[in-house]
This record gives sequence, C-alpha cells and structure tokens, in this order.
Amino acid sequence: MERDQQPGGRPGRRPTLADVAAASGVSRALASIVMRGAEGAGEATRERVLETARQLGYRPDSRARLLRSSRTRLLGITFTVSEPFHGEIVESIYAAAEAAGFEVLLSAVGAQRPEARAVETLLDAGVEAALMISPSSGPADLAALARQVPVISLLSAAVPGIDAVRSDDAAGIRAAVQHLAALGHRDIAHVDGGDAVASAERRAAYEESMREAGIGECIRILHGGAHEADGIAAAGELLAGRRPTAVVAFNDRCALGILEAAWRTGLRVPDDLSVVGYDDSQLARLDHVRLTSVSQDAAGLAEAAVACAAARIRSEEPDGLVLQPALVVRSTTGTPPD
Amino acid sequence: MERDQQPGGRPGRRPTLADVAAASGVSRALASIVMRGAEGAGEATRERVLETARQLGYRPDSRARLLRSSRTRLLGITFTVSEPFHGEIVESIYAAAEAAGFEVLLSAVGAQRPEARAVETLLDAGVEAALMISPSSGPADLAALARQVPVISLLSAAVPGIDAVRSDDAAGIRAAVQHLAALGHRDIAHVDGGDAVASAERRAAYEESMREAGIGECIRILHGGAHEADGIAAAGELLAGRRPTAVVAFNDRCALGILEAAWRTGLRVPDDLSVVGYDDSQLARLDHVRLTSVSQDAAGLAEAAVACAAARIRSEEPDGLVLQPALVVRSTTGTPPD
DNA sequence: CCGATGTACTAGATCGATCTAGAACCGCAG
DNA sequence: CTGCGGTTCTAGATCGATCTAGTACATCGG
Repeated sequence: MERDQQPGGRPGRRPTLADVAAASGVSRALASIVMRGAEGAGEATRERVLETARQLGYRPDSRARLLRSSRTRLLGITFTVSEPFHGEIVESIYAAAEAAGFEVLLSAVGAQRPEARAVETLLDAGVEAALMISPSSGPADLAALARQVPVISLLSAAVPGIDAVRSDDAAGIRAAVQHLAALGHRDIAHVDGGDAVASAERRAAYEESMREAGIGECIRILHGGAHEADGIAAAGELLAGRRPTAVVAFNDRCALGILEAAWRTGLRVPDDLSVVGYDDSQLARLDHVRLTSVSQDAAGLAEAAVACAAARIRSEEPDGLVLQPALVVRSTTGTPPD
Repeated sequence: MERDQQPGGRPGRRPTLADVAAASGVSRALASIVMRGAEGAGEATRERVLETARQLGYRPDSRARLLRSSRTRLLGITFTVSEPFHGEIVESIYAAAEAAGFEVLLSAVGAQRPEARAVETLLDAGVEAALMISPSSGPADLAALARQVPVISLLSAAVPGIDAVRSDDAAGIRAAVQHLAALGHRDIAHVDGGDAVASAERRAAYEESMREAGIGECIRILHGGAHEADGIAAAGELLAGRRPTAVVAFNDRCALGILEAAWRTGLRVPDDLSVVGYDDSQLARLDHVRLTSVSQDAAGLAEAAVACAAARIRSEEPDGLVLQPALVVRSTTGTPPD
C-alpha cells in the first residue's frame, strides 16, 4: 500500500502549514489565520489558501497546535470499557464537549489497565481537566491528582476537594418506591448494590421512602451487587420464601438478573412481580427487556460535567452538580397480583 | 481548588524539561537524555537529574515529544461504545500495543458520532496507523483513508486494499456444528445475522458443515440479527412449530435472545434445547449464562492487529491475518432429548 | 609531550503550529 | 504631497521536547 506523494511537498510526509503557505504564495502566519478562520485576511487570498489546502489534503497537526497555544482545550475521560452505562455517558460527553469547544481524549480502565495508569496517559497528553466516570481510586489518590488538574468525578459520591457530578440517588429511589406504592404494592423489596459505591445511600433512601409511604413494616433488603449474577443470587433467596410483589434493584444489570431468574422460574413480569432498575441504560431500553428504570440522564450528567470542567478551568466555582433523576416507566411494573 | 505552585518555576504552569535542567544545573539536552534513559550521561548526574525531576513533579509533555520525533508511535482505534465485544478488544489492544512500544488513542463511534469523524480525530492527532473495529464506512471511504495512513480493520470481511484481521468464521461455525452433531443432534437450526457484516459467510459455513456432517436435509435457517431482540424474534418462530434440538446463533447477543425466549417459554437449556453463540464475549461468560460459544480470542485478534499495524508502519507485508477460533463449551449445550 | 580515542556534556536547529509586533499598501482628508 | 487610520500581510519568537554537531576533558599509547 503506497501512501500519497504530496505534490510539491516532501515525499511521504503529510503536508504542513508551511507547504500550504508556499503553494499559495503567502506567509505561514497568514495561512494560519485563514485555517483558523481568524480575521485579518483578504477574501480573495482566503479562498485561494483554502483551495490549495484542500488540494494538498492539508490537515492541521493537533499536537503542534496544542503545543503552542497554552489552552489545549482538551478534556480527558476515564471510563470502564465493560460498563455499558459508561459508554452512554462517554457518547454524551463527546456531544457536550464539542458544543463547548473542547476536544475529548478517552482513556479506558479495565482489568489489565488500572485507573492510575489511565489517568497518567491523560496528564501526559496535557488535558485541561479530567472527567472520571465511577472513579475507583481512593480519596488520597484523587486528591493528589486534583492538585495537578481539575478533576470531576461522575456517578460517585462526593469526595472532599474534587467535584462530583451525580444524580440525586435518594430522589430516584423515592420515585421508584412511590411509583410502586401508587400501583398498590406494599411488599416492595430492595436488592442493594453490595459494596458498590452508591449502594449505602440508595439503601437508606429505600428505607426512608418505604416509611414515608406508610409501609415501613414491609422493608426487606437483600444483599446484591452491581452485576447480573448478583441479581440472580438475590432473586434465588427472594423468590424462595414469602415473595414480595415488587423489587427495586440497585441498578439495571442487577435488575436484569432478577428478571431472568423470574422468567426461568416461570413468573410473569409484571403480573406476578414488578421490577424497577436504576440507570435507564441501553440494557433497560432493549425491546425484550423494557425495564422500568430510574433514568440517570446520561446527557444531562455529561453536560453538567463538561460545564463543571469548563468552570474549573476558568477558575470559577461550578454549580448544578446534582441532577434530578426521572423514573421511566416501561413494561416491568404493573399492579400487584391480588 | 489550588493548583500546585512549582517551586522555582513559573507559577501555575507544569514544570518543563528546561525547568528540570536549570534546577539541576545541566543543559536541556542532557536532561532529555536522562529522562529518555538514553546513554551518554554520567551516573552521578543521571541520579541528580532524576531526583530533581521527581521533586518538581516533572512529566514529559507528550505533545512536544511527539511533535519533534517523526515517529509518534501512536496507534488509533475506532470502536463502538455500545458493543461489549469491542470493549474487550480495546482492552486487549492496550496490552498488545504497550508490549510493542505503542501508545493507544481511542476514538469512539456512536449514534451521535459517525465513524468518519472518529477517524478524523485520529488523523489529526498523528496516529501512525488506524485500527478500526467493525468499520461501518464503505469500501471507497476506507480506501481513501488508507491512502493517508495504514488501516487495519478488525472483525470485518476483507476489503481490497486494506488489511483485515479476523478469525476464520467458517471454521468457527463448523466447530459449533460438529460439536452439536457429535453430541447426537441432527435438527440443528441457524439463526443468522440478517444484514450484519459476517452474516452471509457464517450462513454458508453452516450449510456446508451440515452437509459435511451428513445432515444436510435438516438445514434450517432463520432470519436473525446482531442483537438480543433479533434472537427473541427468531426464537418465536423457531420454538413455535417443529422445534429443533439445537441452535447455532449468529453471535452471543443473538444467542442470549434465544436463551431468554427459551427460558420464558419454560424450556430447559440444554435439556430441551442446546444453544451455541459466537464471540465468547463477557456476556457468554457471565455466571448465569455460561453460553457455549465460538471464541474469537480478543487477545489474539488484538495482538495480530497490532503486529499487522507495526508491519505496515515498517512498510512490510503483514501476515497472520486470519486466526483460528476455538469453541468454548459451557452449559448451554448437551445431548438432545430422546 | 603529542595526538588519538572515548566519555560527559552543551549550543542551536528543528518539529508544525500560534502569536506578537510591525511593515506595506490602500484610500482619503488637509 | 503629506499624514493618518485601517486593512492585509510578513518576519521572527515561541511552545516543550528531540536530535545533530561539536566542545571540553579525561585517559592512554607511542
């Protein structure tokens, strides 16, 4: 496979701004002005330069640009490849960042690639702020990092010294419980997130809203986790004895486990059992699942996070860090059996 | 949140190599030599420079480094955030790339962000090669791209002019059919991938291996797709009439749909129905699924892709572009019912 | 004591862009 | 013709690193 030979340029190299300038008979500075769309170039020259740039197939070298202008306008993101909901947020961040004039640099976290390493890559690339989705590092590490660059954590509880953009988990759980109670459910169980980050808060919110709904005596909490298998395991216990009529799960994946266990046992959802998830992830929206779920509003979180980063970069205090979640009712909740 | 003031450096800016050099009383060039671990520095000075670098919290600026050295050693990757299997490959690529001395630059493709745009970001950053996981661009676009930088596609059928690293789909399907035939199955159906990329090839391989196994008269192909809902839909048709004893699905997500439909209908897997997937994704490995699946060997594909990219960068011809898949037998296949 | 060899180190150019300061040129009022 | 404000354009410095060429200074053989 042969690379293009640039006509008039050095063979095999991609054309530079200097090539464009030379080819159109202007200085590098003016060519730069034209390419940036800045003012200070005549209309005729502007078009001529743009035309030759197009002909040469010129692409500005982002490394060189970023190097010179102290503002890199780069936002770094760490996310976990195996978490579907992270993917959704990443996609929303792209949109929000572009709208705000930022470029996005992704760095994946995985079994082979610890978060610390992912973050280092971002720092080396010169990001102006780091958005970390469900950061797993300890408060001390995060604080150390925050001393080098503004850090915004998403989907995690607040850590002193770094901004956390998240949704109001208590409100989300309350909406779920109220929805079920309004449908007539009383035996509403909760499968918690085990030792996952937001688990304790959601558990507490569940207890409180059960009492608010006047069914505090029906509180029943099962140990769960963030993944399908946890939901299945909890469901085994849940469906064995006296069965509740509804379950609020820690998140969608956990809820999916409960659903599958129910299906396998021959239970009909929602006729025999109502299930509510949390995240409103793609998983919940799949045609065959149609899970009622608390929407974390990936787009909203992403926008808030980008806005927060932008504020920090301008050395301002950010606000609007807690978003209100909304319950999305689909096909896994209904009135309880008689 | 205050950023660190660099002792002796300009306030608020991260320290540069010049700062390190000045602070340890050597020239920038020598400091560079030490930081790169190149030879040509005395032992004593080397330690002194490293020490001051550590104290200043110096981090080399990758943009500047890459700008100067014509070799950027950057591999660009496009992947789809919502595809779990892509995530697995991405993670493996990180490992393979680092082992080969490359850095990795991710660019996500999604509903809001077309592949063309994702690729442009990579080019602007100066990647030496682009690895595209399941590229969606047409042959013409890919060819145009390949004229600017070596392009390696993963998981896609070969396109003239660009390298495709993939596994031998025919062999994978054959392994699945042979496994089922060996267990005693004759009524083995295939739910295909609809218009997904590798669908036609896998469908043909299914037909051929059925004939090879002497059960050509049992060939039965249902229209499916790459997602759970497609599996569910196909299963509706499949389980309604004369039921096969085994199904080979286009991929794991499709197989999962079939599994769920089976569970919901009260069928036991594998007692009443055996199911085989394709990809050996995390999905297949989940505790509650334990899906027998054809392993595409994400790590192997990643290594081959990186090796291929490295070869192209050295202007050599790559080889080993087709990997042999392996069947991973789990809990969804067994002997047929009497 | 001189020149050769080698190690430790430095000055300055360079990568490809941006940015600053100032030059060239225009038309127009005085 | 001169001076002035405004636009268009250019030369050269700059960002933070690498790389080349070459300078000091030791050591060593003759």
